Amino acid sequence: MKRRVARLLEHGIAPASILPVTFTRVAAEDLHRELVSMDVAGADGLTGVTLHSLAMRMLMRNHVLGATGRVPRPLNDFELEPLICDLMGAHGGKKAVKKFKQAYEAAWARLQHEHPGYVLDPADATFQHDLLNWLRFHRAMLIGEVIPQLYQYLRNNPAAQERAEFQHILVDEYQDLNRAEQSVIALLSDHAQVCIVGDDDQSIYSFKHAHPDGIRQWLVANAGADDLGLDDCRRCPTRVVQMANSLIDHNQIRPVPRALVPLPTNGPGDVRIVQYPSLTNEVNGVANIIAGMVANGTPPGDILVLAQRGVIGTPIYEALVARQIPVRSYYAEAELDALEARRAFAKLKLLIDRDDRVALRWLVGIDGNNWHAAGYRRVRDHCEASGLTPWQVLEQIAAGNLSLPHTGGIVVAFNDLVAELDALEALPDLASIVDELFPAGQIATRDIRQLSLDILAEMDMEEGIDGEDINSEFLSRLQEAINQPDIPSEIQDVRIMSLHKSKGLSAPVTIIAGCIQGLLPKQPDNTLPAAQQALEMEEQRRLFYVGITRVKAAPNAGKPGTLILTYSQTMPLASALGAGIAPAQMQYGLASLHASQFIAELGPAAPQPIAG
DNA sequence: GGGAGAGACGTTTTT
DNA sequence: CGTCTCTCCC
Repeated sequence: MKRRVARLLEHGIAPASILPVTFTRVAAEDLHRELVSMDVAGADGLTGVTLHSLAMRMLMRNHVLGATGRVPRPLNDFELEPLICDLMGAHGGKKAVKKFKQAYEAAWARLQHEHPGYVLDPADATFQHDLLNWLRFHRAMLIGEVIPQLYQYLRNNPAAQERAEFQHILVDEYQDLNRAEQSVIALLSDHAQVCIVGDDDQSIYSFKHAHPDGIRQWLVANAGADDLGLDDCRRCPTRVVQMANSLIDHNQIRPVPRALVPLPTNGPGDVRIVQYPSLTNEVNGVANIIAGMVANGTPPGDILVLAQRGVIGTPIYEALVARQIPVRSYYAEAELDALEARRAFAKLKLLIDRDDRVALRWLVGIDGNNWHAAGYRRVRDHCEASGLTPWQVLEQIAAGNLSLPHTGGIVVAFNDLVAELDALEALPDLASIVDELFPAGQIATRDIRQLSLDILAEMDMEEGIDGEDINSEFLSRLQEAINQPDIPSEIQDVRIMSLHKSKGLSAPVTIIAGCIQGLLPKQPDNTLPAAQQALEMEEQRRLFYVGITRVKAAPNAGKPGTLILTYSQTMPLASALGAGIAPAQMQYGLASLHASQFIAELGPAAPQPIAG
């Protein structure tokens, strides 16, 4: 992709008419950095984007806003709670609402509406009606709606300028896109030449409704396209390539069975498989291995630790911190885990935009059981009848000019909120607001404070951001940093993350911890039909395949490429149950564990496991 | 309507 | 283990 973009730029194609789409922001930044480093004229004007950020940008345009009638204000995960409570009364409880919502997003991701004979179940239809009313009233959008909204806009407006904006579109990781995403690409490419890159054997996003068949269908729909196979594995040591080939060969349902071709000059690499008596031993063993490597001169940034659950990754992180090895953990959007962080973040949103109805809904509900759903229902009904905003209605109740039953708790919260917002408004600048909302030394807001300070510093360096824009620019950058955390590929720290997050990265030393049956592969969902379970198992195998092929051999630089797979015989039963790990046996608070079946499937090229 | 307490149930991965 | 649901009671 990088070379193709470089060639287009050299031929004088305008950077703005080239769209390189990548799956994650990491990959987008990687591409951008590499193009700049290649010193191609025009590379500066080129922005690699994720499909998601492109969609947000297009939906924000005035003429698009008018056409869709929807506000692209995505809901954070934590902001879904009051939505769920507001809908649970009419739709059979929280679990039912979550299921309905999941089905709604899945239908859009798969574009089920376009399938001939598709009929919407009446219960789903009423739910969708109520959901959309909630979202319209609160001027917001589900994250899962962002791409479908753009899809609808593009499909219904064949003359839209957006459909002819690009001359060249390049898409990475095509197998990880769902139908809606693939269709958006197709609609954007009316006047463009398209190049897609993907690998069936790395499709690991079925829970996001990825549509890997799209690659083969694309070749049929675009007859005459060049189809180039890339079978040489330039990254991995030869022994790892043999193991990966043996592993993936166990997948029966492969449309195009194919083997990676090892590059002999990469050398065999260094592969170890280690079993420990307990999770504690495994954690310490991994930490000691890393400490030994760092002491012998391996840069910490060369080491990548993959673990599919926080209960395994986090203790390794802490063990490394204790050994004073620079390390970063990339589990979930941790900045907003703590209630105090959510509260402060919601206040910031409301401070910057008093019309942010979602933030207001959240803040007035937070103290109540079920988010004061009953009282809020009355506030909203009154808004809809009178045409007033929620803020105005709450002001009237607070002033005693209006009385609605069951709104006592809401009004108490509203009065507190008004006082706090007034106090924040009186502060001289953003830096003091950040200081007040995320105070120094408060554990719950430590991460979001750091993120905010970094963004403030970054904005100070730039010119041309002034006046009223500062606040909203700050908020949108903070929001983006929380939603899509940076995972830089060049870094000074040991990186610890899930296997999904490791996609697109590579490292001279890769360690996969917790290779146990019941976690990797996870326990199949036995309520599903057998065929479905088989598909799940194959995806788990692809996940492990992605993991082991992160190892990078650079024998000339003294880095042979090291892969270490570890697992343990036992772990505390509570940790296992809490993390959804199905133990082989359980007794006296201890879960007995077995080695992942994938270890044996690595075949004869894999070394014998050793005891650690 | 909403609080307290008992029992059932699901647990992850990402934009 | 934490969250959700159900029941009982005010």
